[in-house]
Amino acid sequence: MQIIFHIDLNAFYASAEISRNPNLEGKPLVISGKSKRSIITTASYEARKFGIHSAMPLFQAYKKCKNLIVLPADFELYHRLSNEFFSILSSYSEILEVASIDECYVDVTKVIQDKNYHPVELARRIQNDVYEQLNLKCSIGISPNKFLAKMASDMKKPMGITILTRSNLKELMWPLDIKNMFGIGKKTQPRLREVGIMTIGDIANYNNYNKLRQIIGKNALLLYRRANGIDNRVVDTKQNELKSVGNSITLPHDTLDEIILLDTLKQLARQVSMRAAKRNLISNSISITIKYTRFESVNRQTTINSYINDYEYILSTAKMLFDAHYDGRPVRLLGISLNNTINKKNYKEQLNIFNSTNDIEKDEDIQIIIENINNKFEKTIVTKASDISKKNIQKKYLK
DNA sequence: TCTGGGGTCCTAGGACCC
DNA sequence: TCTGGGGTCCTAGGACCC
Repeated sequence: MQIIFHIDLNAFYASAEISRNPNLEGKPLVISGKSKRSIITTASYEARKFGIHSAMPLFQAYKKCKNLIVLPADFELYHRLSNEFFSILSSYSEILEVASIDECYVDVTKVIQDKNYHPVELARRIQNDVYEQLNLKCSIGISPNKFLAKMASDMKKPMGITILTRSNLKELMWPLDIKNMFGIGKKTQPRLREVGIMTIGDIANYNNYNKLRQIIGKNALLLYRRANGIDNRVVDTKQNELKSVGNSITLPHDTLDEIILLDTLKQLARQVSMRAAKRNLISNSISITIKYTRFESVNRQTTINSYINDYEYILSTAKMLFDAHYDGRPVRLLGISLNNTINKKNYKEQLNIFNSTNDIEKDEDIQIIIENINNKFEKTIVTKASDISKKNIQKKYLK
């Protein structure tokens, strides 16, 4: 049988700040932007005592705690600590799958066999190592599969260790409310409650399966199996390459100002280009997001014939998409993403898949880049953009 | 004064090819 | 007379997670 750890850094961003500046220890602290529209990214445990939690608007948090300390996110620090965290863990087992900046799955089956550790003993060693080297606390879930490990690491925080297996999941997991089940979010919860599915045990109960199937569809089987402790996914080290790189900005005020919109696109293109280049990633698919209100947004995407990450190309493509699809209303948020990213070093392999006609198309792309540098690209874009608009209008009205 | 920003995965429909 | 079926790629939207 496999032994999987799910390891999660507790209140990571806030803890990282405390680790850097111990004077913050024991103080109500949040990581957040400082504009009227900002929301809390992470709250320290002290701040949580005031009822402050992540995703809460900053103005509400201030109401709950007058002397709240607000720090901006320092992603350089977090990424550095995150990398060190993963590197400590991989000294125990190379079979490590990064799930997010502050959590991962580790397959420790072999270490436990080889060193004859009890799983809890290994977990303690890892926790102590991370705490001594980084001054960060983590929680560990110990289970025979990824789903149970993930559920387990959530049960005791901070510095918790929880064993969750098919023999104790009835006591530990089934009584929990469905909101605690990984994979069931805000939209699905009320729909399940309506038909009387209130706990994870209810999801695991075969008598409810038809109701579950009606609400969730194809995914019902997956959730039913997981609620029963069955999950065959392996810890996959290949998952660790980023598949997209994007940035977005919520503007301080909704705006129609073309200069602000263009400047924002430029800023986003620069950020995306720099971040992709830093990670050596290139992409053949660029998308933009335009948000008009909190609830209304559109995404538009286009695939190009070469893999790139340069500022000029990203900006021109984003502008082309914007011009083609912007409907003239005040804009709340703009975003640019590179999708389908691959590492530059794998580009050659990718090229081998291309057939010969694509090489010609690639040349056309290079031509377009040159035109763009000569500032002729805007013209090309306008034509292309209006073509797209026409197509869309036709799609809309000819049906 | 009034809810962010970074991601992943899945589904469904249309276009296109054979 | 009257329009397949399977596979793949692309796009858009939605749900979810941290």
